[in-house]
Amino acid sequence: MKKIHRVTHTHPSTNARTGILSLDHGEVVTPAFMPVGTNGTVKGIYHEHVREMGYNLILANTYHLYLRPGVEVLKEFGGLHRFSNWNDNILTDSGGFQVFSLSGLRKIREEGVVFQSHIDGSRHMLTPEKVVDVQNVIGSDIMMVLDVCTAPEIPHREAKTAWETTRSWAQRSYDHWMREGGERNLFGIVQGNFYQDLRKESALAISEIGFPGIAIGGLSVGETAQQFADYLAYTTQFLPADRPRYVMGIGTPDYILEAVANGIDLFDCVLATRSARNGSVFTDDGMIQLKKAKHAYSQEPIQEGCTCRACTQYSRGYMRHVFKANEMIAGMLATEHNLTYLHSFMHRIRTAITENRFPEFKKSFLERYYASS
RNA sequence: GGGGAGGUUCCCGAGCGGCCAAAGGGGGCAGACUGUAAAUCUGUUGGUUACACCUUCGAAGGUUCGAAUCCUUCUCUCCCCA
Repeated sequence: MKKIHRVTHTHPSTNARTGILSLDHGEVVTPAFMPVGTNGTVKGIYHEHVREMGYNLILANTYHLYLRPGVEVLKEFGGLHRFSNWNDNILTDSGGFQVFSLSGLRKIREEGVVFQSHIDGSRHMLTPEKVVDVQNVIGSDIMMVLDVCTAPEIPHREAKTAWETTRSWAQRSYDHWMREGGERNLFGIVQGNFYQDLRKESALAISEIGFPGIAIGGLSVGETAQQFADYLAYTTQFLPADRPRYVMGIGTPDYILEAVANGIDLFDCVLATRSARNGSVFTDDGMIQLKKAKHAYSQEPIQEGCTCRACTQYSRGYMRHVFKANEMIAGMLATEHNLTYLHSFMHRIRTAITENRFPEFKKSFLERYYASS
């Protein structure tokens, strides 16, 4: 089994840890947040700015890229790195989440999932093998297996069936990946909904297959924060410590802290970029909505000390103005802010872990973060 | 001075006898967004002792069972010609 993650420090009384993830396009310090660029571009910001902030691992999406521009175009360009001129690492999600979020347009079978394209309605079949093939064409530094993500509060029977499909697909993905040469990395995904027996079984089974990294899926799909924390902690205890752990789909500071406390190394989330476009930005005092009238006369930056353009060059008042005026720059500046904020937040976390004061950092950060809400 | 158009709830603007506390925008307020069908979506926006009542459509009178809607006078705004 490939060993791609080296733990450099573990906090003595929690599971929080720092490490280095070695990938084909460079080393990634962990714990790390990954910006989401579904279509091969992080919405509202230049690749070079994402890179300048310090990010060297972003997400793209197999389902979306498969539908558009399509495998042939990607092949012609020699993969997504060259096509999009992003020369650092790329992790691609498999489309498993789209099985969940576009549930009206799909049918899951043992062999794979039949989708109806959200773009033109055309029908497509995605199988675990095909998804690996597409990701090989994309050239993903980390590929994800096709999985079945489920909503909270479904019956145990349904959750079990979904997990069993996920399990079978995971094995098929792994076998196919190896058969194709086992290039770069393929991560397995733990499912099991919100049932302990299924979560445990899933964590153990996925760990056993031999993936170079393990993801926890099926969280942050509408459950409560408590459920999230409970199931995250419960699941993680069954995962091997020597491999990178990735919690899919989280991205608020409080959720990130919870994940890090449980020894998670990677996470991604659309919230930072989507909310930014909708006018919400991260601060140490919680998220604020820039469009509100109360910011009209504020000459303060969004976040004191932040190094992004919005914070070093403009005020909250101006940011509110450009949002109200519907200027494109508004979403772009806010996107840059949120990504800058999270990058520096991750740096603060890593430092706190290294200096053995992670729990104190977490506590004091959250006190302030929740104080205003 | 002559002719014309008009004053509607925070703003713009529909309504032109009952189904109007009054369409639709904007603005305000509140909320949502977490492996992106999202630079998006939802709710709310006269007052109360609220499934009912009260006050409101420039002002005052009037017609009518009933008026933002019809009539009279007043007032203000805008446009055209002198």
